[in-house]
Amino acid sequence: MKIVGYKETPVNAVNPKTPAPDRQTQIDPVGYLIGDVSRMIRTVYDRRVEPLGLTRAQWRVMTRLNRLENCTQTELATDLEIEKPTLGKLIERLEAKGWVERRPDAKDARSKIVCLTPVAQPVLQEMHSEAEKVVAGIFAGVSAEDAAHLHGMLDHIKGNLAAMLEEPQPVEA
Amino acid sequence: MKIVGYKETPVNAVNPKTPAPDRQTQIDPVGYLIGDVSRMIRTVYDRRVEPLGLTRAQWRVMTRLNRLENCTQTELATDLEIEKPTLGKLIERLEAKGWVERRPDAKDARSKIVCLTPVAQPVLQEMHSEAEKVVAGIFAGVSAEDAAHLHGMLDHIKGNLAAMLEEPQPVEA
DNA sequence: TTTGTAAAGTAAGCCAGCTTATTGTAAGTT
DNA sequence: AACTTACAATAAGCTGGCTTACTTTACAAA
Repeated sequence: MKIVGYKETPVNAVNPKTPAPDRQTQIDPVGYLIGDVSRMIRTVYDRRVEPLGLTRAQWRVMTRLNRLENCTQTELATDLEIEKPTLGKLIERLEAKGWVERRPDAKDARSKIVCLTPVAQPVLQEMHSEAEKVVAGIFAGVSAEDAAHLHGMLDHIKGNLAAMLEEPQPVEA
Repeated sequence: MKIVGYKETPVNAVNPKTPAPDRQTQIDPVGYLIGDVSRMIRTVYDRRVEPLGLTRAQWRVMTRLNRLENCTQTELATDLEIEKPTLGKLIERLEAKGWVERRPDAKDARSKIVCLTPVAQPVLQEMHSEAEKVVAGIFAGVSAEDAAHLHGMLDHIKGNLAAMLEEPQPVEA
C-alpha cells in the first residue's frame, strides 16, 4: 500500500511541482503554500512510517491512545476529532493486528475501554523517533527568530479563522 | 450533507479548540499550527460553498476545469493531483448533476474531453466571490510585510520538504 | 503489415471520512 | 416503579482517496 497524502490543496491550488510560480501570482498564494506545506509534511511522515505497516489514520489512533492511556471510544474519537463510527472501524483493524484491544468498562456497561497491547510499544517508539527527525529536517536553515515570527503570524491567522468558524451558520432553509 | 473538513492534523496534534496551548510546548508546535490553519481554511470555505450543493472534491474539479477549458480526463487528473479512477467517479456524479459533460476526442479515440455546461456558470461565479471574501478575512490585520515574510519562510520550508520527498525511497523488501 | 508497447479510461476492491438510524444502558423525572 | 431522555457503540450506506488489473486504441519498430 503506497501512501501519498490526501492532496487537498485548497482554492485554485498550484501544482507544488511547478518550478517558478513567482510571476503573475495575482491571487494571494500564501493560502496555497500553507496547504502544500501541510500536505507535504504528512506525506514525508507517512512514507517513513509506512514500513511499520500503519496507515495515517491508524498511527494517529495509536499516538493518541498512547497519551490518553485507557479511555473509552467516545473520548478517543472526540480527542482525534473524528466520528465514532469512523473510529470504530479503525479500532477493528488495529485489533485484528493485535495492537489494541477493547475491554468492558467496569463503571458503565455501555462503554468500552480501548488500550494498547505490549506488542505496540516498539512501533510507537519507532514512530516517535521518525517524527523528531522529520521536524528537524523541516526547519533546517530556519533561525529561532524566524521560527518564532512564523509561529506568531500563523497564530494570528488561526485566530482570524477561528472567528470566522464561530460566525453563526446560515440558518437551514 | 454537512461538510466539516478532513481534520488531518499531523503528528501529536493539538485540539484547535484548546484555549491556551502556550505552556509546555516542548515539541515544536509550528507543525501542528500549519496543519490546523490549513484545515481551518478548507473548513471555512467548504461551509460557504456547501449551500451550492458541492462537496470539496467536486468544487476542485469545477474550478480546474474552468481554468483548463476543454481537456482530457488524464490531463485534468494530473492537474488536480488525483488518480484517474478517482476523477472518473467524480465526473460521473458531476455529470449526473448536469454541470459537466464528456465528449469524444476528435483527435484520439481513446480519450474523452471533459467540459463545463452553461448551467455551471453561476455556481462558479458564486464560488469565486466566496473565495475572495475568505482570503480577505484570513489576512485581516496582517501587514503586507508580514505576509511577505510568511511567504518567504513557508517557501523555505517547502523547499526543505521537497528535498526530503526526493530522497530515494527505501528499496522495497 | 504485423507485432509489441504505451496510454486513456474504467472496473473492482480496499481504507477512511461522513451521516442517519438502531440497540442497549444510564440517569433523571414524575 | 415507570417513563423519558440522553448517551455508547454499531450498522448501513454515501463520498472520495488509493491500487491493481483490464479493454480499447495509438504508435513505433521489425
